[in-house]
Amino acid sequence: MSGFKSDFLRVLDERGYIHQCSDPEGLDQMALEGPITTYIGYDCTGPSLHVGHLLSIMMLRWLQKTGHKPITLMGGGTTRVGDPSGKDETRKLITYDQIEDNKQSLKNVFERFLSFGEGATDAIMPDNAEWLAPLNYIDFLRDVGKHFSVNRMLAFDSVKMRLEREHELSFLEFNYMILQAYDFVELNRRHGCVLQMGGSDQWGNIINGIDLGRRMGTPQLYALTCPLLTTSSGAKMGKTAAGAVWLKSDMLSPWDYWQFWRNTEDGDVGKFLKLFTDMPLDEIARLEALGGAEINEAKKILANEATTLLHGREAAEAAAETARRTFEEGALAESLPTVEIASADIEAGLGVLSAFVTAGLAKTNGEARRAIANNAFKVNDTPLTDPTATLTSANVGSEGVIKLSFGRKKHILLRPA
RNA sequence: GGAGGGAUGCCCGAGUGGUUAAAGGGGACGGGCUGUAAACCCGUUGGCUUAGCCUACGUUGGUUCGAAUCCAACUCCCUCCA
Repeated sequence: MSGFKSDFLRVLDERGYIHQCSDPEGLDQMALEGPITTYIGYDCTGPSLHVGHLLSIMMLRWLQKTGHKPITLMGGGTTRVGDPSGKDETRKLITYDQIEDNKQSLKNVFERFLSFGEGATDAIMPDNAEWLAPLNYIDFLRDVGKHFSVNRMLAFDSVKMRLEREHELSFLEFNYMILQAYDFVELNRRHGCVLQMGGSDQWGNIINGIDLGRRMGTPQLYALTCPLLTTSSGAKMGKTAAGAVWLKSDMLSPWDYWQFWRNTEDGDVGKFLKLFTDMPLDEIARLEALGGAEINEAKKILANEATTLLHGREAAEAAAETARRTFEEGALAESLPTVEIASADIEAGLGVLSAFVTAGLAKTNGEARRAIANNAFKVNDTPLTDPTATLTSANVGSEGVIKLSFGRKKHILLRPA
């Protein structure tokens, strides 16, 4: 599927964002003729987006860069129902207050990647609660519900999976796809939106929207999905030691975010550079061709570029410098994550077990003991073998900190204060 | 409404009275090898004041010297019949 004439689809295609498209030629033609308005919906189920969402945000970024208008739709309404796609079990209902908090918390991430405003190609961020919340049940059933065939809904993957596995699917969740379909129609009426993008798991939901649009008299609508990302070794993308790779700096520091990209598998470097940075393709091709240990240079560039997009150039450079000193020189970098402890504790002698627990490198004393047995802890780069040892002011180095390490990659500085 | 099957640690899944904090696998984490990679090999994977103690096999009671294992009631899930 190549030979696109519009900048938008050509870029998306070249960089590997396209998984499925409902009508590539038609959409290409439309993008060629003028700005198209496109939306992606985001759940408000959590307080932060994670790297899994990043792919779709990057699609909107390229959309805007190639002269079109992005809509980031906040699912303030649909989150009240819950999307059953790809889930075995009903998710716990979350309260309206939580949804509102989450929504507020998500907003600033989009502003890092897109330019919002009133202009023709400026991004906007509506909330589907605006039109879903005031709906009248009977009217909605008559206007929208009549267009849906239950027979057909039962055939959709999200529903079929639950039925086949004999897992519960509540009527509430069963309605999700109807609401999402209606969103598309409503966004077309309000903003002239003609394209919905999303992850490949959203294909069915998006197609439903297109069908509903046809029945309710919108112009032709389009669907475009990106692949679900896995690493070359097949693992789901976006997990680190600490859990999900969050896009909010108070949930995952720029340093950890940089490290996440730095630790990319060799086979993924080129793919990730294309998907998660703005770098020109010829430059990426050059980096991708690096062999052996040289590919580490490409990983650093990936980490720098990706971190710059989210947290800014300064944070990215700081992380790169910290990494250089820590891993390449084996020196103590003062910019490593730091945990403050009371000076009095150090003067009294702090047990190493609780020191590592305080630093967050172990969850419990037992876990700390096991780590010591596994040879995984270091104090000031010296392996720790005695679980009964204590840290005293003698361990505080000239920089005024004690360096605790778990494995080779996780380091925390303890600073008495 | 009737008959039967099931609920085990992060997940899957063995275990049907005692050496069971619970086989095996997956995942995760650590060590080795390396390039802060992959693959591979090894180890760890309930808590604590760790040669000991405490809590745990859907919930609550009971039998027993002793229960994940037996009994009763309850909750939830599934299958067949109505």
